[in-house]
Amino acid sequence: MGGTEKTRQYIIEKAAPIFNKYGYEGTSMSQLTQAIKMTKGAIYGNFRDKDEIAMAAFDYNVERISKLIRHAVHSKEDACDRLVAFANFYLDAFPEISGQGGCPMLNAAVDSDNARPLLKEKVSKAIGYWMKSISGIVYNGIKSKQVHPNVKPEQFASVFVSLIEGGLMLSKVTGNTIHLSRNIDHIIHLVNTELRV
Amino acid sequence: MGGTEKTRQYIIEKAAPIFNKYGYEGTSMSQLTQAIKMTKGAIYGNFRDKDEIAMAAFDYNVERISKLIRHAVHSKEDACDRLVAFANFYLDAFPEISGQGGCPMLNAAVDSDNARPLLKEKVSKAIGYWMKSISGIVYNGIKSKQVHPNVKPEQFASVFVSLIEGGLMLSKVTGNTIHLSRNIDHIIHLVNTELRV
DNA sequence: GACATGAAATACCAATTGGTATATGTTCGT
DNA sequence: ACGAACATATACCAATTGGTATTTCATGTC
Repeated sequence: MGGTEKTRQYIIEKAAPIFNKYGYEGTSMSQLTQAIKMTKGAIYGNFRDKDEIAMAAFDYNVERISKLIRHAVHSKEDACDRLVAFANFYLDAFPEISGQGGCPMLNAAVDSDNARPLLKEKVSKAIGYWMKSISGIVYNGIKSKQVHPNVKPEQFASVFVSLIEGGLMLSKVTGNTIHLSRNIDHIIHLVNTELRV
Repeated sequence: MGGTEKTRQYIIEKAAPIFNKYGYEGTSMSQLTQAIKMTKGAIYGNFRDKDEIAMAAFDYNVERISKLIRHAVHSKEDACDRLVAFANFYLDAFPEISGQGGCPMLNAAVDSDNARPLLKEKVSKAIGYWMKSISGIVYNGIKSKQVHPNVKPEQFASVFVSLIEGGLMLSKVTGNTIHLSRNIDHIIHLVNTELRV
């Protein structure tokens, strides 16, 4: 595939925010044709079925946000600073994330459940990867004596991710950033009182 | 309405878990008729449209879980014990909640966003009520000298709710209760180290 | 026992769903 | 300049969508 790969990518870019906003069932093929400004022939020429577009859209959404996070995190050296930067990223990015329909991870997790096992598996993997990147920072922090050695990295990762996702959900549905803000304050509090040596 | 009210309630009971599992768009009227074992005439005789059933189903799901929580919480007297019982309830109830399609609050929050403003408003109110019941316990705890006076009830409520919802989501999508379990450990840790006098 | 009431069943609707078969361009290497 | 390969568009499909108009039927009342 030469020139096709470009169209395929173009279709994904246009479809991704729609799937994220309206969910799998809430997104129709004709809705996609309008956004893409191409016909169904173009879509079905590049994708087997609706599922394949939804999966590609999910990957795209996750990769997009991951790139931004990596950038924010890599600007710091110290492990604790990295975790704080990670958390603060979500506060800064909240307006954009919210405008794009919310966190793709959370959306897909809820949307895929009970009906889309393939997507669910994908979400599970993506979350596992995400949690590993958090616990990895903590592990490295312990190794380099920046984090207390008795901190449990996986435990921290669960709490960290939940506070972010929960805060995003609460702030999105109530239209008030205060919940996310409070959760990030708590994360910073945790980092400063229980992680940092 | 005499005999009708009973059918209306019956329809809601049958429809509620389906909406919770498959979401608004993922639930079709004919799917409902099969579960209810009645025809569309019966449904549309008791509800204006699909929206009205979805809203009633949401209320039913929330009320159902609220009743269980009230029971668990009221078995304790001390404010801190109540919060721990509140959190532990979700660990005990996880299999059932998971089997019913997940937490109705989280599901509806994600599902309603960007397309169902009326339901979104309902979810927002329900979450506000929930948060108030948490912060209310903390307030009472402060008043009765069971909780440190410098604890901020609303801050705690945000963290509490997020850890529960985030934990439920992570455990449901990965099929592993460890995440929820870790989060509840963290809540208990918080209660014992920062709240309890 | 005729009649009114109203809940539930039947039959139907236009519109839309995801998906496909085919036609039409367009871009290549030769 | 030709033809093959490919990308996109058109036209169409059966099935299903949410919703409605009408009919059936049980019930209680006089």
